[in-house]
Formats: sequence, C-alpha cells, structure tokens
Amino acid sequence: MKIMSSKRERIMHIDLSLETADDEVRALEEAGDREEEEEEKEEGEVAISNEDKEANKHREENQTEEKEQSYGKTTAEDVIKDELCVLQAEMERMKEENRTLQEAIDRTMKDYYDLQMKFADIQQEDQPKEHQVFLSLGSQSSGEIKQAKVADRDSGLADDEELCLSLSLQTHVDPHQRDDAREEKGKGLKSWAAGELTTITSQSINPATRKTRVSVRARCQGPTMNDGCQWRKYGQKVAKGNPCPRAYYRCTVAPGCPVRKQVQRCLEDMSILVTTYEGTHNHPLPVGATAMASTAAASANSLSSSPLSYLNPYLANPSPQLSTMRSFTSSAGYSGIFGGRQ
DNA sequence: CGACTTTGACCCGCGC
DNA sequence: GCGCGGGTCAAAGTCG
Repeated sequence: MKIMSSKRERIMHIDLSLETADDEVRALEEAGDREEEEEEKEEGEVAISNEDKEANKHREENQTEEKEQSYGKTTAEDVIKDELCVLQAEMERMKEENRTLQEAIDRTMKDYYDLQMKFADIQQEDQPKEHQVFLSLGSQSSGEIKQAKVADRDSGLADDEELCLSLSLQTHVDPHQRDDAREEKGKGLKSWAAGELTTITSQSINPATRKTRVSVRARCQGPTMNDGCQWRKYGQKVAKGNPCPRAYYRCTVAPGCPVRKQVQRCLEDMSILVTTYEGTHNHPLPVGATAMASTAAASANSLSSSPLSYLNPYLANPSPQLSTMRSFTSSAGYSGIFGGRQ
C-alpha cells in the first residue's frame, strides 16, 4: 500500500532522526567528559558519522557553541545539561508527532475498510449495475470518464469478417485531489492514487480462429505492468517506426496456455506502456488478473454477450463467489494489475 | 538447479 | 524471386 509506505517512510525518518539525537546526546556526553582534559582533540572525536547531514549540522552547531562557551569561561557541564534538556524536549516533540501520525494512519485505515464494506454492500444490492459501480470506485480519487463504443457498423456482418469492438476506460485524476487522497484518505488504491492512465484501446475477436486481441495502454514506469498473471519473455524486437523494443511474453500460469502479450512503450509518451494481449487463457485467472478481465468483460457484457469469454472462458459464467470476489479485487486487484512497480 | 532473460538466427507472410 | 518486417525459437547467460 503506497500511502501506508509513504507514511511509514515518514515515520521511519523521524525515528532515524531520534536515533541521531540519541547519538548526539551520547557524543556530547563523551565530548563533555574529555573536554577538560583535551580540548584540542575535541573536533576529531565529535565527528563520528557523516551520513546524516542534519546530524552533522547539529554537531557543528554544538561544537561552535561549545567553543564559544569555553571562550566565555562558563562551565562545560552546565552547557551540556542545557543541551540535553533541549534535545530531550525535541525528542518528546517528535515522539508526540509520531503518535499523531500513527493515529492519522489508524483513522485512514478504518475509513478505508468502512468504505470497502459499504461498497461490497452496494454491489450485492445492485447486481445488474455491477460494472458501473465497479468503475465508479475509481472516482473516489477523482472524476473519471467511462466510454463504451460499439463499432458495430453493420448489423449484417459477414461471418468471415472480423468482429470489431472498441471500448475505452479512462481515469483522470486531479493532481490536487490525488494528493489529498494520498495523504488524507489513504484509500490504498495504488493505481488510482498514482494517477495512472489505463485505457483499453481496442479489442478484436476473430470468430474463425477464436483469437482475441486486446490492447491496453497504461502509464507504467516498470518494464511491464503487473497484471496478475505470470509471464515468460520469449523474444524482443525493435519494430519499425518505434525505437523502443517490443517485448514478447507468454503466459506461464498453466502449461500450454496460448495467451501471449506484446509490450511496447508508446513513442509519443515513453511513460505509457502499450500491452497487447492475444489469445484465451486455458485456466482460471489469478485474482489480480480476474479483476482486469472482469472489468473488460463487464464493459463488453453491456455491448455483447460473446466477448465475455475473451481473455478467460471461466468468466463466461461467473460464480457468485467470483462476483463477490470482484468487489474486493476491485480495490486490491487493481493495484496488482496496473500498479507500477510494483 | 530450475526458472527466467537475452539475443542472434530462423521462419513466414506480404508487397514489389 | 527478393527484400523487408514481424514473430518465434533456442542456446547461452543470469539469478535466486
């Protein structure tokens, strides 16, 4: 969970600085003991570690203060006691801040679970609109646009013609709201919070070969986006017109699974990863991948009944358990699918 | 040691 | 037939 980790990092940082403060106190005590005996060696002894710039800064300040005090003929012990008091007060302040942050995290987590439970309730009550509720989850972070277009130009489509179907799922996240969501709400929706653009740009299903192709565009920093499935790279080519190499992956979740995917960076925007899936899985999808497939299937289901089997035939007759699972994977699963590094 | 990645070679379809 | 480009194979290397 990104939000958690960011908060944790913050806390860890604070903890580190506390340790530094501890070291500082110890260093000052040691320095104080020796100060009367060997004032000239003091500078070398105080400098213990240079890793923490802030600690160094403090040390330098302390050294300067100590020098000034020795010049001012005041007793070193009094100075050290004052310093200790200041540092202890600082420590207390930081501990207090740490506690406040911890409480904020607890509140955030509680809100998150409450929302998740409410969402599951809503979904159970309103089964037919499942896909709509599913998609609206993303709008917790911001507004979003859902578009579904059917390129069914001619109802009298010949059998040997390739059925074409185009749909687009886009998320648009307001940067300000995104920050708010990350810092205050902590929804745990990694992908939404990170403002990752995800678009299913096209699907094509060939009835003759039963081969399906789905192209997904997603903003992703990693070499490939984590979609819940296990893939094995079997080739890489530099395609004409795009200097970015195209990588070829094969699904290794089940032996003999015919599904392949091509991954290539978008020429216009290198941060966008274009992933093209081809074929149909011959096995149940892992939870993370199920969420993605169900999203596409739910969108496709409102357009036509046949594409349900696209990506995974096991979604054609989703069990109640799977349906329930979707409501949960919608938050956790998506982070698995479109999450960056993940 | 097995799973995975890398990378050059090979195959195949397509246009000229 | 030839060249080109896209897709796949498979040996070698890497990693945990």
